[in-house]
Amino acid sequence: MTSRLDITILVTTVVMTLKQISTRFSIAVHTLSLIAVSPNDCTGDFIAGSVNTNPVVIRRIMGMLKKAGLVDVRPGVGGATLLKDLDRITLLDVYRAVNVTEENQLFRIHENPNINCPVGRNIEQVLQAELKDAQSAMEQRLAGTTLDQLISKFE
Amino acid sequence: MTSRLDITILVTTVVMTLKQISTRFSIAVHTLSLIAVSPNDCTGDFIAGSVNTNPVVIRRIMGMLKKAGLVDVRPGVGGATLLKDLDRITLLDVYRAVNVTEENQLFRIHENPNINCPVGRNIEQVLQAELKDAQSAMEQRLAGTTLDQLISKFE
DNA sequence: CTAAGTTGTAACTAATATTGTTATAACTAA
DNA sequence: TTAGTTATAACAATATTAGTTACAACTTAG
Repeated sequence: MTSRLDITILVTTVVMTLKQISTRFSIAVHTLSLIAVSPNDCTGDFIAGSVNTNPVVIRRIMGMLKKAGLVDVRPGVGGATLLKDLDRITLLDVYRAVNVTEENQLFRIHENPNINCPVGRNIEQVLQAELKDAQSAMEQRLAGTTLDQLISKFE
Repeated sequence: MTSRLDITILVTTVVMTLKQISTRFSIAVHTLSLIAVSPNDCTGDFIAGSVNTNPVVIRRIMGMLKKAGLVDVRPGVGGATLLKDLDRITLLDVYRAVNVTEENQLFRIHENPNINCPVGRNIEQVLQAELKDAQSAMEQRLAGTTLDQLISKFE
């Protein structure tokens, strides 16, 4: 006669990470702060050395800041200058400069719900309004801080 | 004698799209609303039909809502029930249930800046505080709406 | 007890975003 | 003319999302 007991214990840990807002934003803030603090010789290489990344990453972000009218970058000679006063540049300005999204929508809503269902028929419009407000609350907080204020907190 | 004129016009359009917050969130809101409105026969297939997606997508999200203590899902028999009253479930509860991130940080900040630079030395701490506030403003807005309020806006 | 329907979940794919990298053309001033 | 720089294309590695198929485990009706 044989007797047998099998016990299997399986522990599975699933780590999911939400895609967060790109470091482009924080790098852009870093870059603008550096241009403000060290107006001379702010080349892509110099900034990359402070941010600790590749110069091309900086130049890509500089291109966005340039397109947003925040900086002037001089090809050839190098270096960048701010086109607006520090107390006229808010974190929201920078956020918008580097987060090029269609419609600037932070939240996505699933598409084509079933309109034969009372929930499917209404969810998009009702939820859209709520999420717009939530995004707006975040952005208004960003708009409340200027680079001037930010830099004044450096030690 | 040859005369030659070359004109090249190159127009490049670069469309960048920021990764937005996953549709998991809106699908989860949809799902919970549906369970509230149609408490009977709310199986994964039924919900998927209303959301217009694959049932596995729904079951994955249901698993997260279950883990967050918002719903009870019965294996085998099927169907889900809400574990909290509609006026006690906020959009923030749902958001947190499906956006499993380390530290729940919406914003990322670039790592290892150069500490020999006054900007690199300070940027992380100073910016972190600002972004935390901005994220908090968004979340508090989400916390201000319950599923009860949301559903009452359906026509 | 069996059959039908369901949940739970693994595994895979396609599409897309991010970040870093190399390479090269074009530009500017000494 | 030369050295240093910006602008940008191209590519790789990595990661997330959303959809899909497949299958084991579960529950209840009959």
